[in-house]
Amino acid sequence: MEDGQRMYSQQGGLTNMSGNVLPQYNMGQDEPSDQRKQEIGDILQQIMTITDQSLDEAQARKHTLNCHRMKPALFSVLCEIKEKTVLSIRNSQEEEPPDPQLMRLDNMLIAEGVAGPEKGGGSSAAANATAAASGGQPDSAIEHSDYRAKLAQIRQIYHTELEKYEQSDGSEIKNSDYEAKLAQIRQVYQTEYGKYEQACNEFTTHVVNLLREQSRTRPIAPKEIERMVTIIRKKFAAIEMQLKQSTCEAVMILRSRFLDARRKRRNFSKQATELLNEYFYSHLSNPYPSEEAKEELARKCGITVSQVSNWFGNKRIRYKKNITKAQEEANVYAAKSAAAHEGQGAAGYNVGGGQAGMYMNLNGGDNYQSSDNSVGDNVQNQITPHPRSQNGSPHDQKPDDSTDSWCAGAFMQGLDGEGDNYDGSSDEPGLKRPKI
DNA sequence: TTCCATGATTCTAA
DNA sequence: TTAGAATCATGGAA
Repeated sequence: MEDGQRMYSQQGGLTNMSGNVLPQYNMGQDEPSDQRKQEIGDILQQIMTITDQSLDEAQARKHTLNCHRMKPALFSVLCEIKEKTVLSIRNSQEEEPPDPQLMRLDNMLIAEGVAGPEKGGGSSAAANATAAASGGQPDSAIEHSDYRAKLAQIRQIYHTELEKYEQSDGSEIKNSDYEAKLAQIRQVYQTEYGKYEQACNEFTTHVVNLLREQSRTRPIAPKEIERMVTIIRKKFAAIEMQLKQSTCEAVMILRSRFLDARRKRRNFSKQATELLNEYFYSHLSNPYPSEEAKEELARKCGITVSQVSNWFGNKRIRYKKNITKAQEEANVYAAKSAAAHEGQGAAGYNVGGGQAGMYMNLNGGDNYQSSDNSVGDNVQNQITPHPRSQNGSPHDQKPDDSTDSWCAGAFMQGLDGEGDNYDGSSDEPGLKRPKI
């Protein structure tokens, strides 16, 4: 106050809010105290009457004040005083490092593909968030009804989706579903984030303009406006944080459900298992379906190509491990196929729509009665490893009916006395070795 | 509740 | 990248 007092005393009187020239107020010690009290009382009295004045009168006095020759100097001093007192205290509180929580959320959203760098992470978002709503109302930004409604909407969407999956008895979430849901999250997030940024910018602009306007009638330094923008930005950061938290939560729930669904085993339908087994046993000497055959099987079975691959992988290894049981199963499928194609000669099951299966020509099909173990005897002792284990990488292998029999070369020869279906020259996709 | 069958996952080798 | 092998985890029958 010392500087301010000096200004007053040196310039000799100001126009008060009522337009009257105020008596020179001198803090000097040479005036009688009664006189000073009287002058102060006059000033206060005039200030108190301001509220009773009309707008026109106030406007007129505002204009008078703005034009007063001492105004710039007075405001400068007052701004300086504010800077040294209140603002310096705030300043120490504002220089904080970036919020680590917000950074983690940003990282996750970027990693999940919900928020790209172009959308701005925490830092850029904060920079863009030249602020918004609360404007001095403690934490009221979070209470902004529109944003709360939108955040609730995000939650609602995914709770609804979760209920759907639960009601569908845990049916699997396919990759396409996951991606679609993730895209939906991204869309909602980006929409809301855009609105958030817009609101921040609009509100900040509004506040800045307001402060600039007010700076004509009260001492507001540019630095103070900057600080106000920072404060507003912080208030809006709470909204940003909540939006990102909700989005992360939705992504985590979706991912969790997706992984659970993948992990959860579901038996294939009986029909699907039948189709796979038929293919397997009809291509027993080379049970490596091509990509085309896998796709065809997947389509027919209502499963994915990966599941077909898994199935054949498991089937091959388990066939070898328990050849006796597998052989019995082979007999069953052979008998089925024989019955299905009775009177048509050799016509094994073939998903790829190509050549006939191998076991139809053996002894006229008589050997495939379940009581007949002749086939089993053939199978049991003639398992050969996959050519890769004999000759190196399967990448170099070509199907070979005599030396490249997958598991039971002699058995297959016996089954398919007229030549096999596994000739590398075959054009049938289902009979080729899998693409390596 | 136990046991087996089976789909899925992971690791290694080629 | 694929197959083999081992293993995990779950469904379903007994």
